[in-house]
Amino acid sequence: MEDIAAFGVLGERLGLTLHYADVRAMAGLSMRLAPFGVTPARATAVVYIALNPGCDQMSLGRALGINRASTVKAVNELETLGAIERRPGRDRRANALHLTAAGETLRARIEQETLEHDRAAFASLSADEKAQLSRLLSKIRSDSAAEG
Amino acid sequence: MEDIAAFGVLGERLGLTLHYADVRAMAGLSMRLAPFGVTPARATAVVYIALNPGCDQMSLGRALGINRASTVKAVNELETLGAIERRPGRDRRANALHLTAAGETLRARIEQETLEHDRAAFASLSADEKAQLSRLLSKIRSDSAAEG
DNA sequence: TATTGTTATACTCTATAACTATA
DNA sequence: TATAGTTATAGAGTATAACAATA
Repeated sequence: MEDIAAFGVLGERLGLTLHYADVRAMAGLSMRLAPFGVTPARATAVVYIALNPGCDQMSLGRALGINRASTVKAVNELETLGAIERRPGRDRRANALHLTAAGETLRARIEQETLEHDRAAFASLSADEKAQLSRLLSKIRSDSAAEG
Repeated sequence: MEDIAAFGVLGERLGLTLHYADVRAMAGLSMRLAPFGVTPARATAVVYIALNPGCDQMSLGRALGINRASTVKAVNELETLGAIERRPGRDRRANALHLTAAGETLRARIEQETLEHDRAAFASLSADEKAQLSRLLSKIRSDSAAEG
């Protein structure tokens, strides 16, 4: 990727700056997680299930911002990987998602890699700057939901 | 997408906050650009070609951070859309990319929509905060290139 | 009727590998 | 040998639509 200045007027837009920062960060995280057989999207699912054991696929999908069909695919992949399992849910329609023992190990690695990645990716920022960035990003996030 | 707090330890990571802020912003921009037949990625290509008339596909791909094959696909799509054309380049291997008249009109709309989107998406930030965010994001960007 | 999950299908964006032509 | 572009193929991630089972 060339310098953002290559995009002239667009380069002055926060949106493009935000996007390219994210693309780079995600590429770095992808590489870190690859040895464990998961992408950042799947890793996030693992963490969600770990924190919400027994959750159904609808709530996982809602958390990830994806629909039912995409959630099925994500769950299938993690099941094939041996990280999670579908157990009988609160009624006969729903599955209860749980981590397996291997999934627990995976989660620990995911959290470690994610932490290390965060440290490396944002190493150029001071603690104050990180706090500022976090605050500013959260402010955007809570708003853009209202956007049409 | 649920609150980022749903991801526990991960929710404290800047990377996830950054990513979700970007996902939301890009979704909003996608919707704005859809009526014009372009995605944010294609729109960025249009702007690059407008600023670098006669550029070849390699330099466009470098600017977008994608490889040769993906660049061919992007250029094909924009050509089919009637926004750009391939002309003979600096030697018989290279194409010179140029906007058509329709492409110029498209570019004007892209810049307008992108500007409006930026205003809407970052409306909750003051001018000072926007400047801060831009500075912080640029700081990350210039570093994460060195990341493995 | 509404909800949960599934399947089939398709679309976007990306990549790798093998190829042509030109330099 | 190296560069520019192309094509074929594949993979990740998403979506819509139609369906079954259950509530």
